[in-house]
Amino acid sequence: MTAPPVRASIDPRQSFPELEQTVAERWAARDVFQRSMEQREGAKPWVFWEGPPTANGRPGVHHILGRVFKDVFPRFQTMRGHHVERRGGWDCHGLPVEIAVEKQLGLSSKHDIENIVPGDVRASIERFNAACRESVFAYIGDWDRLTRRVGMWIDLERAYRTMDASYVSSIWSALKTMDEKGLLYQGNKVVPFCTRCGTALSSHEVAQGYEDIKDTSAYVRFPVVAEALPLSSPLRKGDSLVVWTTTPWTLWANVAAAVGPDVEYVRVSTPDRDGERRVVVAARELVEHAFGEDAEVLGDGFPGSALEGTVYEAPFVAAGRTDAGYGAVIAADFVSTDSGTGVVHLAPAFGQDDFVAVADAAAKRRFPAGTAAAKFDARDPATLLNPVRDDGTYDETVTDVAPQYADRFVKDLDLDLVTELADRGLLQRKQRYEHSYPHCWRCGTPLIYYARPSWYLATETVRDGLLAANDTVTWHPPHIKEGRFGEWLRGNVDWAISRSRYWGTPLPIWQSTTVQEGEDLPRRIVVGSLEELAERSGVTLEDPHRPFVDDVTFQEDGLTFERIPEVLDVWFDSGAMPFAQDAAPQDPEGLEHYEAHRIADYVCEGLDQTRGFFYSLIAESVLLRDEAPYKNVLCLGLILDENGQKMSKSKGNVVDPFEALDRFGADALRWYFFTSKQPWEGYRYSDEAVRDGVRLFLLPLWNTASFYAQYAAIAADAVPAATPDTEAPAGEETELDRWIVSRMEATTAVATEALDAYDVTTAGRAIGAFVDELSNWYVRRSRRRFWDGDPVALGTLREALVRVATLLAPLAPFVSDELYVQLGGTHDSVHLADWPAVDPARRDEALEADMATARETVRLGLAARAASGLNVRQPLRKAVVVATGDERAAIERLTGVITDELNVKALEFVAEADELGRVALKPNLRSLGPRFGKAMGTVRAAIEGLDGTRVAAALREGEPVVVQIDGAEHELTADDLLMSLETPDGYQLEREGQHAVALDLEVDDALRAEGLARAVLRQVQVARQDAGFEVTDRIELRLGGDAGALDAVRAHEDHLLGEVLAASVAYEGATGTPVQVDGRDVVVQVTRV
RNA sequence: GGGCGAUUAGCUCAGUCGGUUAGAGCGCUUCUCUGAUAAGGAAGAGGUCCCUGGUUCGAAUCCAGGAUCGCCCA
Repeated sequence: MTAPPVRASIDPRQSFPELEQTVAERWAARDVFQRSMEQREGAKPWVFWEGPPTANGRPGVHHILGRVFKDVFPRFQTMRGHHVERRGGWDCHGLPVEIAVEKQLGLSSKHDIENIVPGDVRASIERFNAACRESVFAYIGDWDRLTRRVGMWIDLERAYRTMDASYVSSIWSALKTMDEKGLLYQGNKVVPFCTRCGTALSSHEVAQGYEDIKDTSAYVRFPVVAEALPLSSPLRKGDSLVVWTTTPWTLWANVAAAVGPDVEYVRVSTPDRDGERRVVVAARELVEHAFGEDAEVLGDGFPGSALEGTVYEAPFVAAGRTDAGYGAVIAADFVSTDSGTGVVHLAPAFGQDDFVAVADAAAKRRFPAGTAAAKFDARDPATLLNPVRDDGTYDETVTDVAPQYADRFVKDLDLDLVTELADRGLLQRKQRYEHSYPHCWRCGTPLIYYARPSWYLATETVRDGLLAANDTVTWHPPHIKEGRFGEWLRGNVDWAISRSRYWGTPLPIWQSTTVQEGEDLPRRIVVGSLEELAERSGVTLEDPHRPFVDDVTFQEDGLTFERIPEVLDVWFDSGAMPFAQDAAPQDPEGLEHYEAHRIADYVCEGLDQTRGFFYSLIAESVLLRDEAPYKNVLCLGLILDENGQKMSKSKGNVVDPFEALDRFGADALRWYFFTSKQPWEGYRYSDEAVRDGVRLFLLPLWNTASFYAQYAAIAADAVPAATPDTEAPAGEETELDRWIVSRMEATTAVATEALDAYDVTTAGRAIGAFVDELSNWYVRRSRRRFWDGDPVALGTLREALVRVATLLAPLAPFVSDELYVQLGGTHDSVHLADWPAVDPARRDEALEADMATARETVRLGLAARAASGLNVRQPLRKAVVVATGDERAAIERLTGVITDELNVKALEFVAEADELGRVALKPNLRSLGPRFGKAMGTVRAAIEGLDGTRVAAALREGEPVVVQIDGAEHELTADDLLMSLETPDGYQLEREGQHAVALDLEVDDALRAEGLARAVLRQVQVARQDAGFEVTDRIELRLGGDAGALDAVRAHEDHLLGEVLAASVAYEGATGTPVQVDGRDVVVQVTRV
């Protein structure tokens, strides 16, 4: 038998934040992170990708969540034997950075930015981007500190940066490949646009600028062109369509009207503003809403589809419009009958729905020839009717015919336009309309939706590929796959990748300045790398950003090529990280590495990244190579404060992550995030919840180890020898030893399976439950063996603690490592150890079940104790246990555990419950339900009418039990019945279901004396502790006071002396303050010898 | 307006295949044990399982509709 190797004491009052500091220093000194990867060199890679955070803002508690979930599985998989590279990364570009710099420099528009150096756009952009470059890493110090402090192991020195030239070059290569596949094109996109700032706004910016305003809305008549009506048309000469619009200024761009194909329409005779009756067309269910009760429906209704192809006269016709102002009707599913007239005015330049509907109808050739809409091509900006300049005023195509509208913001012209419509007899009604409308969050100007030329990736054409790729991905939680993400992919539209901004990856598209003869459009060249650009132009760029890249031009085929001004959507940057972090394909070594690691086993980000990182990864992967980029994706939810409020500076409820870390330690926060709930559900963060984790898990674990170290050190005067982590202690094992070992193996199995399935919550909870069993049952019930230095108990406890440390290593890397090292683990760090294999031979599920029964028996016994008023210190002669079959066997097997815990001399069994009370019968619905179905009610009554005690006896004798149900006889087995005890009169017992425990409450003189002696013993122990003695100190004892108490002690003197490590006891001469022992005064005096 | 998710004790959360008296931890009250623990044990109080309808012998669980909250999108 080898003694456990620990001599050092484990400080029971450990500060975890301080401990973590020590552990971190040890990791650095022993180079543990590097070695943990190096020792797996050549093993199967397990690929993790860091979705790059932006370091231009201060990290918050929610970033701890991300950091630790990105850390736990790589640590686990490393222990499992995989080679897990972990490379950090930083997102450098994009609007968040630009906005921070705008604030810092006091700028509020693109105009401002381009005039930092007045009149010199190029120099201004240079200054602006230089400021962005500096701002990108404003908080990188905090980020690095946070990352290390929470124990996230990731290579920050080699972190990729999306603004590096090599990264940009990789992106260029990807775009070139996509262009070669015909997936890159220029088109239009309707965006929320601020005409004052001259910029499009992101949805996030739009969301913060909604205000309630009152607009003038108008019901406008579109007279149909009678000559063009098909014979089958339900319409007549003189009829008009009526549309309702809240933006009359967009009528100048009207090219079509939409109706619902399945909506019922009617012709209506109704007076207009001037009282003249007009025949108009509207959806039947909106007639009263739109025209009031005077409206008279003419004839039968007809479906919207019957109106398709109807040609009408648009109300305003801009100069140069080749169609003479004819619009046409299409059917579209988005037309609703919630408001308006059921006929919707379409201006593709000013509405995304309009744009898509018209583009779609045009592509399907559903517009009559000669209408403007018929020529519309989403990919050709020249075919779009847009008479508004980007400063928000009408251009000359309007002002040539209507000079009164010049130089005014179009949105301010609504009233003038409505007046003109009225003058021309086209206004059916007007109406003030109050609604929520977006404004620029910077300057307050109402936004307009506005078509802008934009570059696209044709992701819609690879939609099937995206869905097929998604099909191979395992999502956590699973509903994301078909739900949020699947829906997003199914509704996928082409990815608009260009931004008219400054600080971003420049789009590598060079266009010819002139159009070659015989061609419609300028030529374009997509440049695939910085090297290629150097070859074409002779210019080698050190910094690929604007404005330097804008300077580069080159000549080819007699044409001059200049770069387009736009930069790339930052999300493309992040989606390019699988290859761009390796500088692939241009760097041969990087390319090789990328090829071997091109599919991630695991990525983990916030739930909001379904439209961000998760999407950009899969889109680029499918566009480039038609495969899924990742196998497992874990989504994280939001962190709210303890009241469920979003954390925000204005509310003052933001939790400082460093403060929380300093107070509780990283492992405490990690434990909270891992075990309190599934991470995608979101958290209500509270200090209290984190503190509970420390109090109920970390401290009990730590103190169990401390307890072990204390007694192991005492026992180590025997033979210290290193025990391998996995070697079971030899010698006489008790049932408790075998039980805790079995539980240990079971816990290992659960943790392994859960972590393999990316479920750290289940793993953590299982480990937590095991520590509770270890501390509150195994140790509690084995204390005497530890006091005695039992090597088997010590060895078993050590093995269990080492196992806990190992299982806990990925979750709580600091505490687990400190425990492991203190317990004398065989490696320099638990993080260099292998994940433990489950040993099925050491599982004993029957024993686990038996122990559960025994604990239940104890629970009932203790309840009986409490009810009886006799405290546990008073020994009792016996406990009478009611149990049968397996339960009885279990209790007999573990009698010692139960008698010790209940402090009774013996357990006695009554053979059957009916000897202690009457048996009540209930039907077992689970077995009878399927058998009797609807007759269950009768069956229940029949069973409850039986004499339970006799039935129990009959079943015991193997006799059949028969019930009469509707005249038929049915035989019941023991499984069909649930038997429980009813408390008999004059008996005190605790029962639950089929168990019961009764205590023999008779206390004779001997038992009373023993109880008294124990009470004195307890006071001696208190005196020892008060005197500050070590648990190994020997003492001399003097007792005085109550004679009865002293007599009781004399009767149990040997026992007492052994328990309190007293060499001798004297019953006189004791000095000191008397203490109360069961109502008697006793004087206790202890002296160290 | 659309999609997705959530709703169980004062709080944080479990709840398996539809099954019997819906559980745990924290907190609270009372009692208790203690050679490790900030711990442990016992009892008590605390529930419209969001609501309504349906399916079923039986619904926290399945279905439909609705409410509230959150996220994403429009």
